Amino acid sequence: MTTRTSSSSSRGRAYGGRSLDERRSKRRAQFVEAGIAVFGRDGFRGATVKSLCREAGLTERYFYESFANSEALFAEVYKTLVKRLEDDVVAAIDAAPAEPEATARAGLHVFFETMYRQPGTARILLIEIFGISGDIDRLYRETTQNFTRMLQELVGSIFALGEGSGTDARILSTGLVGSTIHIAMYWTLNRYGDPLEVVVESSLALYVAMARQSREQDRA
Amino acid sequence: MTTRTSSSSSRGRAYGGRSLDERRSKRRAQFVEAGIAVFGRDGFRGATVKSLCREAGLTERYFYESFANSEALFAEVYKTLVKRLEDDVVAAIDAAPAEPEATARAGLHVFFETMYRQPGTARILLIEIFGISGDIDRLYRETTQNFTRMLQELVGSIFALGEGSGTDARILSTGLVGSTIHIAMYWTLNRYGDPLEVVVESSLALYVAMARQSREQDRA
DNA sequence: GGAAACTGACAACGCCTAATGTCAAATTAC
DNA sequence: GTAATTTGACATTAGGCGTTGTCAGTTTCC
Repeated sequence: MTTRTSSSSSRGRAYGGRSLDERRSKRRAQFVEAGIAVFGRDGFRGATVKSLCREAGLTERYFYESFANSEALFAEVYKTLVKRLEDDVVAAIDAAPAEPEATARAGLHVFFETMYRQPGTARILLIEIFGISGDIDRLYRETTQNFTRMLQELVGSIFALGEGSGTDARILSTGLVGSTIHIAMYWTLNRYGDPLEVVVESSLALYVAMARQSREQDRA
Repeated sequence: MTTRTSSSSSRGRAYGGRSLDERRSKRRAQFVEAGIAVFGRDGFRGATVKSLCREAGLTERYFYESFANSEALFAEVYKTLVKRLEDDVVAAIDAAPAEPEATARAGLHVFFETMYRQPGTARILLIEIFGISGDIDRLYRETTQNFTRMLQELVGSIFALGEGSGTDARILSTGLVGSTIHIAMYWTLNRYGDPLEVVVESSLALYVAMARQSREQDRA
């Protein structure tokens, strides 16, 4: 209480050539990567603080330095994976021909390819996210809403969803996103029993069908 | 080890006017109802064996008489709720006009109405089911597949899903079921912020769009 | 009426885990 | 070089939970 001076104190000095902030954020990042590995392998329930620390090569003290509990780490892991996926999808879309169907196909391709190549990511994004807590439920809801919004903007031409017969555009989009997520879940739980291309084309077909339907309704 | 005779022993005699099997299955049913209440309210993680017993008005001894652990009870609860929902949906479909769109609308209406009137059921069927264990994941997968198959049979005329451009009928159906489930999840997590009818019509629109698309493809 | 089975309340064991604390060794600043 | 900080391994505390066991009281069968 008495020995601490407010400014230029020895608090937060360098160590190992790195500043305090650098060390802290590096450890934090280590835990996030460890979380991706452990949650993806053992699930949220199967993970313990000790197992996360073992995977990260750090001790409990540093875990609690960065996270209040394992749920907080899970939220961070989830956000990280969503961000990476989003970036990849956007990159693929930008690289695709500027035509609605090709754009959607490119995005879906990257999405399903990621689920296929990184089963741990699939498990976290598609399965583990549910039933952890009300806060995590909220995180899922917000993330999905963002994703839905992003899709609406990026492939707006496909998504000219008419609000004809008592339907709601946001719910329609939610349904389309849900169909994709569910196909991915189904595919993951079935150990990727169908070829990637068939999965992509089938998922795409729903978007195309809905777009066509909307166009016709607009004309009427 | 020595006092038990194999036949006509006093094992399993009546009590309270009911046979052993009757008492057992009644207690088992009490636990299933308690599970519906507790899992629906507190989730799977929030439920303890003690809380389940308290809700059932029975003690742990009887819990373990019928179930190996709380996961086994959860599986039973899930199956029970799915069965009830299936029965209700089938009844509504049978009562609806024998026309594809009306049939689908009737089924969806009952489905969403159930999710609305029984939030606990919605939570168990849509959210809690995930990430409990590999066995439960398998149960979900099998249940969804059955439901998909049932839908294909019942509204076969809507589901004349063409296998044209590299798509797969089962994956398309999975996507449609997923869109419905996801809309329901979204609706549930958003505290039922949209009117029931709008939700039903929006969900239905995806089926109709896909059916129309398939018809056109068949013609070509 | 008495032995045997059944019931229900509760105790108790053992295990695991989260979270905090201790302490010696390593590293740095002055 | 020396005091202060940082690190990492480990101990410790405290509590919750699943599961099994105990036992007195109740009901049934003969």
